[in-house]
Amino acid sequence: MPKKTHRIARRTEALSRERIVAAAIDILDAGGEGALTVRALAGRLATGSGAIYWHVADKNELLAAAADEVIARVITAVAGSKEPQEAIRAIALGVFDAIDAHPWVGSQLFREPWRPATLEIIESVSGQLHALGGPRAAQFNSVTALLHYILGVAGQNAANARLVAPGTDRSAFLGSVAARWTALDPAKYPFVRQMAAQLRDHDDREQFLAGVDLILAGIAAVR
Amino acid sequence: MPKKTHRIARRTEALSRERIVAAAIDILDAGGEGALTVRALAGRLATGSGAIYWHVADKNELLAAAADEVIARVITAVAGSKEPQEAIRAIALGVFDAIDAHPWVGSQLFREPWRPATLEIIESVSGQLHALGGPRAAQFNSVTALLHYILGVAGQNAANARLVAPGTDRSAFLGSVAARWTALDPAKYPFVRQMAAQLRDHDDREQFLAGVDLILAGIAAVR
DNA sequence: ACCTGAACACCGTTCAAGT
DNA sequence: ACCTGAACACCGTTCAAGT
Repeated sequence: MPKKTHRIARRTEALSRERIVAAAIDILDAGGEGALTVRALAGRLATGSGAIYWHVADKNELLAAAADEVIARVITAVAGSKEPQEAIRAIALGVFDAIDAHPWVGSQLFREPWRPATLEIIESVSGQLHALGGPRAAQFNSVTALLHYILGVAGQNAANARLVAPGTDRSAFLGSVAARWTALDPAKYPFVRQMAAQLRDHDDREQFLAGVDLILAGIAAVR
Repeated sequence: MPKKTHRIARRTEALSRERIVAAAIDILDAGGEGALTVRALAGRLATGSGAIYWHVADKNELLAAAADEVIARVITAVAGSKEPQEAIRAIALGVFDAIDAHPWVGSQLFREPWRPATLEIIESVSGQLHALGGPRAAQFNSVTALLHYILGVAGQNAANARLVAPGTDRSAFLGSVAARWTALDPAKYPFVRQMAAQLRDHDDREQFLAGVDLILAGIAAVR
């Protein structure tokens, strides 16, 4: 039986960084950040916990690599030749949708600004802003403003996803937050109370794009 | 000795939610999020770990209460009668500075959008936007855009604070990130590379305000 | 070179028992 | 009513031992 080891290697494929990251993404998507434990990962890969550490430095690096992977897919997907403003909207929306689908990416984006995930976003946005023209200092301001806005929405979405019970739908969640807002002391929170209805009825994607457009309008105004 | 229990009660003051939250803020400020463990907190308060849970539901609630406290102080501090635009800048800068001083607040702000911390910010900003006038739908867009931008910067600052070794200063950190950016592949990241110098030399507060102004310009433009 | 899995040093939280 | 602290059920990470 000279092919025996060969067969075994085929059945339980050799561990690799790629397989580990892919399994991590699956676990994160299925159960959120809390579900990704080294033991769960090792179990799904049918190996020992220690084996993970041969391919990956620690859990932090694993989380970062998983987020990099998801964002890289987005950026390549939206790459295309459009008008700068439209391209920026597409990039922003791509990131938004990716975080909507994988909320754990939202919390990851904040760590280590030199990671590919953030870098890809900065690079593609600033490429478009460059095409738009204007002085270099203004461009730096514009990229960081857009990036921070996107990150802010990303983080908020990730946090919301952590809060809503897996079964409940988005509008039920918004409805309950709106109800809380309505129940606030009118003397202390008059404006928040007034906004409750809009909170309840708004569409997240539209709202996100409205913010992008607001910033783009600002960029156009100061240019 | 009828006053004995009295004396003891005076020396080791009775536990209370306020004392616990105050001690938590101290620990968080001194050692960051990682330093706040229930055991550390109990130790500092000279009590058992279980005692904490008599006054506070769990660690999450404790973190949230600590953040609420810090933000509430900011909002009351910047309250004053100024021009709306200037007031918004003051509120934003107040939040920015608070998170600069207490980075752990940055990560907390994302959780639970009905918590006082976020509510205070929304209320005060939207009060000023109301004074600025314009249609109600546009005002909702404006508040959320500003809030998400502020949250984005907050989260990024908190993440950076977690990364820099407690001793290193800000400019050394920026220098090292800028060096990484410069070392990137020019074919893959031409624009990021170009921005490295600006990243190195920028001032965080100015940069933050430039973003606020960009959004305010956008708000003025679409009104 | 790569993998195993027990062991280590932690966590947050609970709860019988005390005062 | 409030506090104690041991105990429980977890973590991430390490490392001697195997192949």
